Amino acid sequence: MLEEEYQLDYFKAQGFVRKTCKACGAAFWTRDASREVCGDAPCEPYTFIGNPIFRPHTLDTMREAYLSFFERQGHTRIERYPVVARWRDDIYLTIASIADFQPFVTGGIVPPPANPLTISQPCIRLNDLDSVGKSGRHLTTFEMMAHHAFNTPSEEIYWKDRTVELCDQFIASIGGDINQVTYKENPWIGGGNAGPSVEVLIGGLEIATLVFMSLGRQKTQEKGYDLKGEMYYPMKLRIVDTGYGLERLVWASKGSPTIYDAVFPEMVSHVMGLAELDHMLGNKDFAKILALNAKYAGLMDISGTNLFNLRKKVAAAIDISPDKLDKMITPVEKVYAIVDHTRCLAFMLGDCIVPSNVREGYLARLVIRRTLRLMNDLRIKEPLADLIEQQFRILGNRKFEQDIAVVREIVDRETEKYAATLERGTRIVQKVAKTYKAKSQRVPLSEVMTLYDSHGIQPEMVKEIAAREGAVVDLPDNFYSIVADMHSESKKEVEEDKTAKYMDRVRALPPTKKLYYEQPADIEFEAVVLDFFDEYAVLDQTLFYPEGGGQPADTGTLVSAESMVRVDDVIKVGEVVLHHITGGVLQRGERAKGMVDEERRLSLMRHHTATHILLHASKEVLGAHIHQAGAQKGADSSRVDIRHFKHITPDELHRIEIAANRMIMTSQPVEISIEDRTRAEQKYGFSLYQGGVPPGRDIRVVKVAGDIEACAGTHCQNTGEVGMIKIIRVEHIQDGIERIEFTAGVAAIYYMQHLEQIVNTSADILSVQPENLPATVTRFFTEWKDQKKEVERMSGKLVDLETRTLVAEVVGGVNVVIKRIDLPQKELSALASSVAEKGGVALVAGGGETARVVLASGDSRVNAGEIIGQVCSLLGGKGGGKPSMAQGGGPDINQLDLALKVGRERILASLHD
RNA sequence: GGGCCGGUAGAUCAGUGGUAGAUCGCUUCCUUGGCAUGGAAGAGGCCGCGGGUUCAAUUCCCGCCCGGUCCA
Repeated sequence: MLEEEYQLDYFKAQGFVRKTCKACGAAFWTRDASREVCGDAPCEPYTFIGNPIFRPHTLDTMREAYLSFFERQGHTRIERYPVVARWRDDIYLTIASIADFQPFVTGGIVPPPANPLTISQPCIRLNDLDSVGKSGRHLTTFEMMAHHAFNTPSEEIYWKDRTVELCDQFIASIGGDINQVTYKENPWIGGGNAGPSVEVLIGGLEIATLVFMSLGRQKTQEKGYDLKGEMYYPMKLRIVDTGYGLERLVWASKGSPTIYDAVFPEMVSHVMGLAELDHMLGNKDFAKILALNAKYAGLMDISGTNLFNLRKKVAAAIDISPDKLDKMITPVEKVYAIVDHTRCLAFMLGDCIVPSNVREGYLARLVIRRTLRLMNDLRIKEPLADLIEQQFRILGNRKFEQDIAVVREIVDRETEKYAATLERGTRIVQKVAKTYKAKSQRVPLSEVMTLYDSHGIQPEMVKEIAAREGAVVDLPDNFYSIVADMHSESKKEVEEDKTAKYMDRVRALPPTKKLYYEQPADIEFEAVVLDFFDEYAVLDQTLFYPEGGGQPADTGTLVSAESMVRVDDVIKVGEVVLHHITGGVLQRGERAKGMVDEERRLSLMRHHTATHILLHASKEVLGAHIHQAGAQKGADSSRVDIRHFKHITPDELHRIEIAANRMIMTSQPVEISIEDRTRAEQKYGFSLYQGGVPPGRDIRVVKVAGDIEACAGTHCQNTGEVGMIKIIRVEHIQDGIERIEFTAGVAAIYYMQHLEQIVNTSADILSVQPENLPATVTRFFTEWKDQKKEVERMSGKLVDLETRTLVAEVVGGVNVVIKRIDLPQKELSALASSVAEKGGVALVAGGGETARVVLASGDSRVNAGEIIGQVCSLLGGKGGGKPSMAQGGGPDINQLDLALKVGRERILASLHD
C-alpha cells in the first residue's frame, strides 16, 4: 500500500511523526518523537499490568462509554446482531462487526441501517481455542465495538482524518494519555476487499484497528494496486471499518494480570472456588507470576511447543523449576478457559445454535466437550448448565432469543451424551489395548486413527487408557494432520449449473413479467414468444412458476396458432423465465395461450404455505431455536428439516399437527410484500432467512400465520385454503436435524384414506374390528412365539424318541446309523450329532421340497465333510462341513435311497481302512 | 453434504457359511437364625429390516432403517 495513504492532515496538525520500528521495521505514527518501537507485540512488552492506562471500567460501563461517545459524535446506535451469521452463507459465526453488513451493504446493493453507525458486536472466533486461558489475552468470544461510515460518490460521511481524530478523542474520554498512542501502518486485505489500515497501540496492547476499506477485486477504470499477487481497484463505496476490543480496553483499564480477571471477575472467582483454588486468589506472589506469564505470553506465539518455552522463561524469571510452575499455573489456566468457554456457549446457545455434528452446531458441540473435559480435569462437579446459566444472568437475559430452560436442557443432554461416548470409548480402547498386549505388540497408528475417526476417542485418551492396560501406543506428533490428509483425499464434485450456459443468450431479453406473483390464483394467460432455442421458450410474461426455493416448477401447456406443446420444466435465468417444451416448437413473435396444470399448481401452493405454517407451529411447540435446515415441496407430500436437539416425541408431533391445523382453521390472510432488505432485517430479524439468503436489494417477505420469511414461492391467499395438514412421519436425518414429512390439502385426504384402507384390510384379515387390531396383533404375536417354543420342545422330544429307536449296525466296533427320517434339517442335525457324541457315525436324510442330508461322525476315520459332497451330488446338490459334522442337500428326492446306499458304502470303506 | 464404525438375550459384548454363546442381571431351589456370600437349576433371541448368492446365510453381496463418530 502506498505510503501517501497515511499522510493524514490530522497527523500533521497534531504534530505526529512517522517513524520506523527498530524491532520490526514497520512504519508508525507517534506524537513522541523519541519513540523507537511501534508499540505492538512482540516489539514492546505490556506496560499496563499493575499500572492501568484508562479509568477503571467494567464491560458494561466501557461499552456504554464507547457507544454513547459515538452517539454524541453523530452516530446512530445499532442493536447487536446474533453470533451465528444467519444472513451469510459463507461463514457460520459472526467474526467481526463488519460481517453484519456483508455482503449486501458493503457491496453497495443495500443501504446501511444508519450512516454513520456505532455498534458493539459480540464475535466468536475459535481459531485460537488452544491459547485461551494460557496466553492471558486470548478469548473465544469478544465484543468488537465499532463505528462504521459508508461513503458513496454522492455522500461523504467522513474518512481517515476524522476516524483517527475520533479514536484519539475516545481514548482521551476514558482517561487515556493520547501522547502514548501509536498508529501502526498495517495494510488490510480480507474477503475480497482491501485498504489502508492502522493499528491503535497503547501500553504495548493493540486496542483497535481502523480499516479504510476502499479497494475491491472488481476491475474499474481507475488505477489498480497489486496486493500479494492480486489486483485490487478503487470501489465506489468507501467504508470506515473500525474495531475496538471491548475486553482489551477493560483489561487495560484495570491493569489486572490477565484479561480474564478483568472482564469476568465474578465467574473467575466462582469457578476458582469450585476447583478449590480459592487460596490462589488473594495470593500476591501468584498474581505476580500470572502477570509475568501474561507479559511473556504477549511477546510470543504460544501455540504448540512454544508453551514449553514460555514456561521455561517464566520459571527462570522467578527461579523455580518449569515443572513446578506448570503444576501451579495449569489449573488456573483451565479455570480461565472454562470461564471463557461458558460465556461463549451462553452466546451460542442463547442465539439459538443447536449442537450437532454439522455446521455451527458442530462448533457448539466442540466447545461444550472441551469445557466438560476441562471441568473434569479440575474435578468440578457443578453441572455445566449451571455455569452457563450464571453467564446468562451476568450477560442479561434480555439479550437472548432462546429460553434459559431450553439452554439448560440442551446442555444437560450434551453432557449426558458426552459421558456416554466417553464410557463407550473407554471400553473399546480397553479391548483394543488388551488384544495388542496379548500379542505383545504396540497399538498401531492405524488402530488409533480408527478409534478417533469412528468413535471420537482422542488419541491422548487412547494413550492413557492403554497405558493402564499395560499397552504402548504409536502416536506421532502430527497425528491430526495425518487425519486431515486422510480426509482431504475425498473428491469434491462440481455441480453443473444448467442455468449458467444460457446466461449470455438471455442477457439481451427483457425480464419476464411474473404473473405467478401478480395473479397466483389464475391458471390461464396470454403471452408473446420472445425467443425459442434448445427446446426452451421465453415469453414476455408467464404464470408458470420456475423451480426455486424448494418448490418444483409448474407444468402445463402452451397453445399457439400453429401448435400445442407441453411445458415439462421451467427455470429462471437471471430475471428471465425459460419454459422447456416438448411435442412441438414455437416461433419467435407468435402469440401463445398458456395453461398451468391446475391441480398440481394448487397442491404445490398448499404444500408451500403449509411448510411455513408447520415451521411456525414447530417453533411454538419446541422452542425459539427451531430453524429450517432445508425443505422440499412436492405435489403429493413435502418435507421440512428443522434444527432440534432431540428426537421429536409422538406427543410433540401431535401438538405440532394440531397447532398447524388450528392456524389453517382460522383462515388468516397470507401477506406478501417486497421490502428493503436492511429494513426487513431490522423489523423481523434474521429468522427471515429460513430458506437461505436471497440476493438483491429488495426481498420478498411472506407472512403466514406469524411466520415471516423471505420467500420466492407461490402461496395460498389465506391459510384456510391449505385445507388441512397431516404429518406423515418424522425422521432423524442427522444429529440435530429432524425431518418432518407431511401432506396438505387434497393429497392429505388421499393419504388418510390410504391409511384407513390399510387398517381396514388388516382388520378384515383377522376378522376383527379396527379398534381391536393392536390387541389382536399382540395376541397373535405372543401366540406365535409361544408356539414356536412349543414346536422346539416337541422337536427335542421327537429327536429323543428317534434316537432311542435307532438301530445301529456295528462296523469295526463303531455304531453306524444310516436312515431316512423325514424331519427338518435342524432335527436331523441334533439326531446325528447325538449319535456322534457317543463315538458313532450317523447318516440321516429327510425329504420334503428338497432332500436334506446330515452326516455326523464321532470317529476320526470317517471324514463327514468329504463324504457328504459325494452323497449330495447324487441328489443334484452340494454339501459340506467339518470332518465331524457335515450337511447338504439337493433337489432330486427320488435319488435319496441311492444316495444313502452310496454314503453307507463310503462310510464302511473308511472304517475298514 | 462426504467418510468411517456399529446393530446378536433385559444390559455389556464374543462368535461362526453347517445344532446361536459368555458375563452381569432376572426367576426358582439349596446353604444361613437373617444378610453379604456360596452352590444348583431355569426362563429369556424374527442374530435391525428387505432382497440376492448358496444345498444351506446371524455370517458373504446389495438396498434400506436405526445408533455412534470424524471432516468440510
